[in-house]
Amino acid sequence: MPELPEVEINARNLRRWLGRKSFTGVTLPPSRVLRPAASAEEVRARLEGRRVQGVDRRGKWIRLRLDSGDALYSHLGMTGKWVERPTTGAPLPHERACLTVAERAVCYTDPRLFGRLQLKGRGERLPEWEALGPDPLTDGLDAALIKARLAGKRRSIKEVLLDQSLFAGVGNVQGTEALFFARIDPRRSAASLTSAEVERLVEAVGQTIARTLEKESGPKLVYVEEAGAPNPFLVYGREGEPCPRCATRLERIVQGGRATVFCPRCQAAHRRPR
DNA sequence: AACGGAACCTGAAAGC
DNA sequence: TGCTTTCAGGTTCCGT
Repeated sequence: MPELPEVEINARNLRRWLGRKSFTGVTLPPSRVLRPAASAEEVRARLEGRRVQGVDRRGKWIRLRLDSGDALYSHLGMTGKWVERPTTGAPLPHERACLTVAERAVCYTDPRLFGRLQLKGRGERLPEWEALGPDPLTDGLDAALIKARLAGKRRSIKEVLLDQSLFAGVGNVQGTEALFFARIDPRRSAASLTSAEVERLVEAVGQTIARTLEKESGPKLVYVEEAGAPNPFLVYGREGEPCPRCATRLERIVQGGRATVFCPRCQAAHRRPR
């Protein structure tokens, strides 16, 4: 599902498809994706004829800056995706928005409707965007700063990794993989990590994101976790399989309602808190 | 304030 | 085979 790497691929595609072109048509079928829902006709009117000046990404959010000064924010939720198709073609399943440029339609599809589209005017802010912490890919993570912000957090490091105000763009998959790379027990309290461990974790977050992005990069957007595709991850979704490092059987636990897979040996908490 | 859990959704996969 | 149940995660909301 869309975490930082997938959102980044979506943003790159949007840049490629929409850059310097004007919207000749805008379709916004009613759905809860558009917020607020009642604004559909106004949003359509404000988008029509506009040109995209830039596509930004922070964490799991995408922002299309328009020549009018407006900005269209897009969050992909669990199943959102921007795709391109000919304007003459049939609508794709679960199409929630379509931006037409020349002979192509750039459409947002989202079966489960967890995603979101929101238009903001010049000078208006989206609180969720403002609340995002540093983005591991574009800003990089400062280990000392992270260490300070983990102090006093009693929740597990796995749960805290999903906090977008601390690690913008990290989701369940990247968080799970990063902890494996860093050899940290996901059950450890966030505050208990040593400076060396936070440094390893910061490094690992960068590594797993870069690694996933590499697999997805190419002419086509490939969601690496798509159904039917082979699992590209080292531990995520591999409970019961041997650890790729030490062959110990990988375990699955639930933290904050989310599954975590880890190696009970490589990620053992033998290095006690301090 | 911080935490846990439910809710929001649908499709794929697993279970029976 | 085909029906039923479970699971999947990002975010928000609500109760403790």
